Amino acid sequence: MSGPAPRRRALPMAGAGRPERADAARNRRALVAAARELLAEHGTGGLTLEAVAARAGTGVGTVYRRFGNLAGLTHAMVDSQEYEFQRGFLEGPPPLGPGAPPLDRLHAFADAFVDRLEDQAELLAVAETASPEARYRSGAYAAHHAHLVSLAAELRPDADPAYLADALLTPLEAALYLHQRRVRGMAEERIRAGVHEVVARLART
Amino acid sequence: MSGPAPRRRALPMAGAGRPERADAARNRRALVAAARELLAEHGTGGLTLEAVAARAGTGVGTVYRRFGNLAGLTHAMVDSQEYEFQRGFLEGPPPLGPGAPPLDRLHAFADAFVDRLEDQAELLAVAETASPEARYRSGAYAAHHAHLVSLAAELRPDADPAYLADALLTPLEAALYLHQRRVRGMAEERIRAGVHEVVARLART
DNA sequence: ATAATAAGTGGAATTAATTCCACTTACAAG
DNA sequence: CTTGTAAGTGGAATTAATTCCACTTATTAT
Repeated sequence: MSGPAPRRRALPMAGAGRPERADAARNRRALVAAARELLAEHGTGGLTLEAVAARAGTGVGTVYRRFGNLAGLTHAMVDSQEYEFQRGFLEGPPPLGPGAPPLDRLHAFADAFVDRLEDQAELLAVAETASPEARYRSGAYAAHHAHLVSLAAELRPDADPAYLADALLTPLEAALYLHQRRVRGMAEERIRAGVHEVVARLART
Repeated sequence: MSGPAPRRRALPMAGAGRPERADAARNRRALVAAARELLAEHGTGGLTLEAVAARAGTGVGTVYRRFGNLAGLTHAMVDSQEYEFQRGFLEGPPPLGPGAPPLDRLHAFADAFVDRLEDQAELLAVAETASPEARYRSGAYAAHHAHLVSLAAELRPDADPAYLADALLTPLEAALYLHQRRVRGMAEERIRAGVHEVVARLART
């Protein structure tokens, strides 16, 4: 039900199965590049799989073999940022990375997340809503959730860390961010303040 | 960009424009009934607009004139429950309706919401993810948000009530509920407890 | 080198959403 | 009643996602 080939997925499962064939890797890069160009030129509306395939000089079948579906392609498009983000909280410098007190790490996580939203909310929204379960089944969500579970367990061992992690992640949905920015007209800093407030209250010991 | 005809929308804007023509109203009912049957018989996968139209004995064009798109149809399918829910918090008996202290009303709202999710998460998930903005642009979300803004403003006049209302609503997403129930295997009562915990912490004075 | 084979490929076929529009009908005014 | 007309209708046409499969190719072992 997901991408069938072994790719350089974000951190979680790094060097799994045997490497991709050289032509396949080339096509993967060409497809992601084509998708980025189309997005830049025509917005999310211009991002059709046929157009992506045509621009990359492959058939649509190749898009599906590489990415499984539109959700897979959009995830690949945000993958390098996602990779950096995950490195940041898994092994980067504090306060985002290990070493700082858990509450500081939580706030740093929220800040970094809002930065990303401000930068790529549009694309993230496409990735998260490509199918009803796209967001929650993604490797990215799993990684963020696992990270927050571990911080939550340190801060509030009494509470339900799995639920708490979902509750912290959920207001960071890209579609909501877009709605707050564009429809409600909320400024980035107002949303950021709200996120910190939620973090502070949910994490308070 | 939304349904073009004047229907008995949930509470917000009750008896707007001139009434629907009799044949149109008949088709609306037939279509919603057909959609409910198809959902019951074949699950969300069997819910195609062509099948709905065929079962109701109309053309697909009629589905579009009546509901605008799949999101509109699914919203209509949950509309009677939504109507009751809105009556409940707008004018029903306390603690859900007016009369009880705001914090009690908030908890009652959360409880009623979880009841609904347990009952119709599948259909609500289809409605909420029919398009990337489906959830936040829906009249239902607007009504829930407005209600929570007013409670939040009473409880925490210092805070940002609009943000707070989003933060309270967001963990009640149907797709998340389904994920927690089915993938994480969380029991209904565990989720309910988590929701109350979030409400308590975000609303605490 | 060569052959065996697992991996990869392109594009036609299928399925569904959504748009369009020429035709029909309900219904209110005269 | 008749009639004007705004509203409604059905289905063909368009557009896109997704599946399928006969064919090609990179890689590995000999």
